[in-house]
Amino acid sequence: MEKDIEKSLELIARGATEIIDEKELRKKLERAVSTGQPLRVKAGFDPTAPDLHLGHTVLIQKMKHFQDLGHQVIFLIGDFTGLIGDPTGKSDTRPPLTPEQVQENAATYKEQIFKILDPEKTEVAFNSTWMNDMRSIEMIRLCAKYTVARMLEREDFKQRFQNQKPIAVHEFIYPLIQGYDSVALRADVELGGTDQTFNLLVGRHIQKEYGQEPQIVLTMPLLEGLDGINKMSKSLGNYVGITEDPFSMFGKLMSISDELMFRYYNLLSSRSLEEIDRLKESIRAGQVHPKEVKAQLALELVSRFHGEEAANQAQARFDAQFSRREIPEDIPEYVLGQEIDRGCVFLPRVLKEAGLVKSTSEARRLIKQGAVSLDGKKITREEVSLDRPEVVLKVGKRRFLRIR
RNA sequence: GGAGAGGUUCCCGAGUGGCCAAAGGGGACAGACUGUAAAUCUGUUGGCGAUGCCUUCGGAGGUUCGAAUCCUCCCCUCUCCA
Repeated sequence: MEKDIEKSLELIARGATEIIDEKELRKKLERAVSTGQPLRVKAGFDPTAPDLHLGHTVLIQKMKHFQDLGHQVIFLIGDFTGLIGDPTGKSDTRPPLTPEQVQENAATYKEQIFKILDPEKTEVAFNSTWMNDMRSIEMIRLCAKYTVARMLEREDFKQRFQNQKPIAVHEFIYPLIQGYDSVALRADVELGGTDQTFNLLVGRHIQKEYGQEPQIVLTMPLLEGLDGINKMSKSLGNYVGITEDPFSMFGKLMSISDELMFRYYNLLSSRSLEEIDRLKESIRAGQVHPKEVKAQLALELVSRFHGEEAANQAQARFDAQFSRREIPEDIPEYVLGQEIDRGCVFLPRVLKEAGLVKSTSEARRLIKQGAVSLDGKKITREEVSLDRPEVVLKVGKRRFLRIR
């Protein structure tokens, strides 16, 4: 376990939005060092969305920090609470998952998080383990430990109440169970996104009610998506999935703005803060091109999920395709039909048939815009001669086709 | 159960008889530029072998020479009242 408390605190605080309460955290850390008993660090995940993207890894990365410091991290899958549906934001009632689905999702989760966390040092828990056995009387006792007024402090509830929108009674139970999970797991620290602050604080209260020392609440910011404006989310399409292939992962990371890149550095990179500052400084001084720094970030993250070799390959291909405008090797092939007169081919049709464009109209527009080239030569007419055994078509920078 | 508002192209949103394949914005795509799938600027954004034709404004009918726009019925969403 890391003995240097200051060092621990610094790493823990990195990127965090809020730590409640820092003094208590220090005390807990000191005790952990003196007793040799690691802190129990909990983070809960919804069992319905096992498809993780970089946004989720901000939290997992923070778990990793604790793990690196020698503490015990607990990956909690909220399979019981998943049946309720956290009212935060979304109002959709979630369809109940079958135990098989939960198991399946859990397996997917593990596969993904263990690219970051050490499986040997990670405890995976399901809250159905204790919640399924809870009796009604215990449930009611749990409910008795919090008041309606305090529940209504939560922004989401407050607004709905003020706007006279419905709040179902069971929605109050969600934070209580989440809090009880901390009791069941004897959590010292609970991690969550900033949108989880209320629920995490309820955990502190509930723990006290059950005679436990309250957990430290640590919230992490929600990561901006590739657009740099909205939160990273699958539905907005501005995300990088952690199971994506190395090349597209690399490319997507290269497409973030130079400004956003340091946000990503701060929240996702394993580099030290000093190192990141140095990078910033050398860009400002004009010693390094921003592209280079961005490529290093992309390399680091792609390596994390796919290994170094794959990352290097992705970069090589990226440079070839976009910097040097070369034609990649593994491009789709399309075989022309026998009946087609290769001396005079109507190109828009070929592009459509081959799936490179959605319609011949789109193809014609692209040709007009000068986006289509044949063996490196820009095409200006719709009729074209393909009189060679093999030609390569390029549409824009990213679409290629080998025609035989 | 009663009263009202609304459903337009990928999304938001304008359009209340012909000038409407439908403003504007967002997104996406493309071009220029670039050691970036950065930034910026410009253009494109229903389909069709195409100066025209076909299909689209919640659905089905109708009025009209002509309908996103008017009428009838239906479906869906939201708000207020009970």
